[in-house]
Amino acid sequence: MNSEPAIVFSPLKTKRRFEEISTKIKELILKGVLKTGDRLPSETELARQFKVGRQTIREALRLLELSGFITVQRGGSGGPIIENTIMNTLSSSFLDAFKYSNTTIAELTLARIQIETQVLKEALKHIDDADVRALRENIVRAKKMTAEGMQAFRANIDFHKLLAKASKNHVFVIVVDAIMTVVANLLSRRGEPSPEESSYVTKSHERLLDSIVAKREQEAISLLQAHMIEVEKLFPRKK
Amino acid sequence: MNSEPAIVFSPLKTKRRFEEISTKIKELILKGVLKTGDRLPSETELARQFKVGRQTIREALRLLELSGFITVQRGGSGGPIIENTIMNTLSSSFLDAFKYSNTTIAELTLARIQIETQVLKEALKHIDDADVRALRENIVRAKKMTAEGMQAFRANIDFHKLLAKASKNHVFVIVVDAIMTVVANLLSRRGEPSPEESSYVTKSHERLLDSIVAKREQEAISLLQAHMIEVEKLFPRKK
DNA sequence: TCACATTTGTCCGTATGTATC
DNA sequence: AGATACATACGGACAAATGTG
Repeated sequence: MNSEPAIVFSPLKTKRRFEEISTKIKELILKGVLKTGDRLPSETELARQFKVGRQTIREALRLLELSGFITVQRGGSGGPIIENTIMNTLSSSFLDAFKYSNTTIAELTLARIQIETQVLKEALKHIDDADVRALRENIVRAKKMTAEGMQAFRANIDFHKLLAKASKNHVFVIVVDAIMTVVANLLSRRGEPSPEESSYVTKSHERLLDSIVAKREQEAISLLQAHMIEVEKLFPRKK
Repeated sequence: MNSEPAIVFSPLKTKRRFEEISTKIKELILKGVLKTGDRLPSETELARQFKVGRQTIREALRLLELSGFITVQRGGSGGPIIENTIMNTLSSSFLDAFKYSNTTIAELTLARIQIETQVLKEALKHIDDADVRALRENIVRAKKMTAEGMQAFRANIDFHKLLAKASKNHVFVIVVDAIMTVVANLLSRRGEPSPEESSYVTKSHERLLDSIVAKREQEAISLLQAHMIEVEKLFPRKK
């Protein structure tokens, strides 16, 4: 009767030991039993406790490392440490997906305009003094860097992340972070933006921040959208 | 003069062999030299070619596997195969980030409303016959499943992914896919949605699709937003 | 159905590199 | 600077899984 059987059961691919160990430790971290900064036992000790070989432990640690739950330090008093680097792994996954799907610059800009406009509206509702201070600091830092002839595009990218933070919505923070990683990758790939370009971007941010502080919503939205269209021109043209 | 030295160079943490091998193979895949369905040599053969031990190869394969570039099959004529599972890894990263940041249901719903409304607007511009067909099929499938007393919430989640696809913007496709994974996780965690609930959701989708086909933008937007607010009530309350 | 070959999964022992004290 | 502790890496071996003849 069913031309296509429904997917009821979970994949259940494989029960490899290192996967079980990885998920077990992952659960302990998510439940809060293991907290950031805590040190996991050494590989040999973990192997003893789980009653498996060291190689199995090593592969489990690779999974945890790439999933963004731990980092591993070599040398004396080193070892696996609980550390949240999920945003890094999420961003690089997003970047891979972007590359793999052959997404165009135009699509990226369009999505940025749509999403960040909503983020801006939320930010206008929930922004507080600490946010404004952080944004102002960001601009000062970017200005100082361009004045010294240094690259400021990292700081300029952080501006958008700070704006997302001001929306007080974690989902926006995550999404914007991922998108800005792609933007950063595109910009850094095609050489460095010139100091004039960076300076122009920073000035745009400054005007935008003024509008936000003054609560002029429509003006802020217009500035943001115009800004992103301008930034698109900095991207590599070919492909 | 600089209170805080600028981050100019990349981290350059470690050059572990398995990382180098992993990135090398990753580049070959992204450049198109290795294509989906191609089989990589066996672990022993890879170890011979790269002149490293098998353990190193295995850890490199773990990275590639978790990054979503390959899958590994055991047994005769098995081995590593080029396969794109990036959306899976991206979604699970997003889910981890969601859990780790203690994002609330309210935040998720708000972000969904904001983002999916934009997606809907784009979909209204670019939707074509194939999209409509796929969406109608999705509804038929969901109805059939609820009629047979089966869970239809996977199908109902696919509806939103298909809508994102109709926007013809890959960024939206990626973002919505990630968000819907979180939604699916929240729903499946708190037991299964009852058949009545699933049925209600499917009917909402049907009305929404009618509005889309008729190009009644405002009505479609209203339906979508009301729909998501209703769905929020199905989520687990506590925490 | 059954044996076989291939390949991953796992373990052990050992050596080397690296960071800390 | 030396000792220590740890991850990193190598090689060999066997078990388990899976497709093939």
